[in-house]
Amino acid sequence: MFDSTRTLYDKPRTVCDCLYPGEVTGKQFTSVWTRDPRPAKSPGRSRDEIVRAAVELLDAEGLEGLSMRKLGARLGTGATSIYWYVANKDELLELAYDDFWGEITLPEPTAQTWQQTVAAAAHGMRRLILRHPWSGELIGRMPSLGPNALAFAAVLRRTFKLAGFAGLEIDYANTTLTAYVFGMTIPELAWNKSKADGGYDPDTMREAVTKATAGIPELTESIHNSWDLDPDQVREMAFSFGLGAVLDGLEARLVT
Amino acid sequence: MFDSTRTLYDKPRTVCDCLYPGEVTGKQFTSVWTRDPRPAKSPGRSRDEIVRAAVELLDAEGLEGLSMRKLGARLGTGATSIYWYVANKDELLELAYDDFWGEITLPEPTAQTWQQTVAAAAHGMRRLILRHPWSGELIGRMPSLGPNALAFAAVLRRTFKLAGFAGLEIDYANTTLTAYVFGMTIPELAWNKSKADGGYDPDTMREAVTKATAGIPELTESIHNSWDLDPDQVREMAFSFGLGAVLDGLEARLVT
DNA sequence: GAGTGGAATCGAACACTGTACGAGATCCCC
DNA sequence: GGGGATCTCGTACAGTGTTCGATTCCACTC
Repeated sequence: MFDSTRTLYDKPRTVCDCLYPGEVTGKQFTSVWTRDPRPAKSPGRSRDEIVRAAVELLDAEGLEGLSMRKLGARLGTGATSIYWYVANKDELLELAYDDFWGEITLPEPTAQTWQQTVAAAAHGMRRLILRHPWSGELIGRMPSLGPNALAFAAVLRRTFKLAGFAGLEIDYANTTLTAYVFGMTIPELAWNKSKADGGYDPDTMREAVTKATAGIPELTESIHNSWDLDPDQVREMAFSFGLGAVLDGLEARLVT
Repeated sequence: MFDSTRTLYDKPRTVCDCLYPGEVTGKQFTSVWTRDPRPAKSPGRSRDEIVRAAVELLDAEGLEGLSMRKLGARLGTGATSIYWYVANKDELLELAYDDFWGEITLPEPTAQTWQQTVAAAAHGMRRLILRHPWSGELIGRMPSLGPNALAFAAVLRRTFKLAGFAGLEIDYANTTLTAYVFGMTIPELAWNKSKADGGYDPDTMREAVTKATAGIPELTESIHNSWDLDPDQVREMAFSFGLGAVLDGLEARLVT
């Protein structure tokens, strides 16, 4: 089943590739999830351990702070040893990304309205993303086909189905909700990143924004409105406001 | 006003920095938009020209395909010449990102319901992002403080204000809409990227997804539902569905 | 215990990245 | 023509992901 003489780099081939070996240069869709993993025999170093260390490094230093050499150092091994367990950095990121999804608490659709269940899931997603900011940069880069991401998607889908959606609209509703959460949270990350990179100084930051929006009355008014409020609190309120709107809109589509 | 003996790398300093020059090592919030640009005297090479070339390169080869050396080659100059006009690559990306925003057609809030105006803007945003997929990877990385992005935000805000929203809710509504569009579109980019990187083969892709979702009945059902439909069309329909839901939800918040 | 073969590690090397630096070129104005 | 500002760019440095081949390690059989 598992041919150990092949390295991880031998991508699986289509029938076509086998018929015309060497001639066909086209690559094809490839993901960690479409390939059998290395068997983790040894008790010591394993794929899981590597992924865990990668996530730690990502949390600590962000996406651009993760390098194979640093990761190797953290694991106490050479950088290139990692390539025995993982085909390349992108696939390591796929694994880390799914590990991220594994951290979410699956909503329990019992003894609650579907709105409550979905709202809880939404807040959970937001908190999770904010806790692992690097995830936001991966969302637009790789489809999430890992088991943890899929498990979460399945639970959420079931919730919408139980709510009464049918056919394609189950998935439409599901996608709508996650889209809202992603779209609301990802730009937050950009701000947090700017704060972190620049060594947060509220005054200079405020000054920068004021300068940028000067001359646009619509926006100076906007800034004035929330001038004395805690930014984090405003974001929380905005999130809840939009979430309520999305849920109401979905419900309206349910009744008809 | 513009001191030419300073290079672009001398970040603007706070009063504090000036009092204790050299001792203060802390950075601070910095963006292209908070600093005076190089005056574009020369008729030939200019900042705009560089940004335009960068966007072309980004469109052609994606975010990871843009390197200063390649950009220099495209401009017919040395790579490091670019640094005369731009402090570093991140700021070049900020400029490219705002150039991206400049491409959007500002909605005209006349002779239409606010829903129609907003829907038009949403579809415009989605098309724009899909046309420049690299934008999706920047959204979570840098706040958009450029004039074009702000102009668009201002117009959209005015639309919500005219619709009847008041106070902070103007911005909440505005954020909710853009969040939905971003969140719906960004994961699309991930799929398109996988398709492009892998040399699109619908069968292997389908096989991969089938394999990944096997064992999760919720998701196999989901896939089965849209099995024979054109993925692009499904995404369009999903986008319109969710957009309608968001608009309805916002309207509900307006009446009360 | 010796031998063997696969599992796993890793050092060296390659091509590439962003960018700091400083020497040179080019231009315009007096 | 002199001089100062503007602009170009070759070189270099530290860092990146990844390949390759040699080396070590370990469990197993004879």
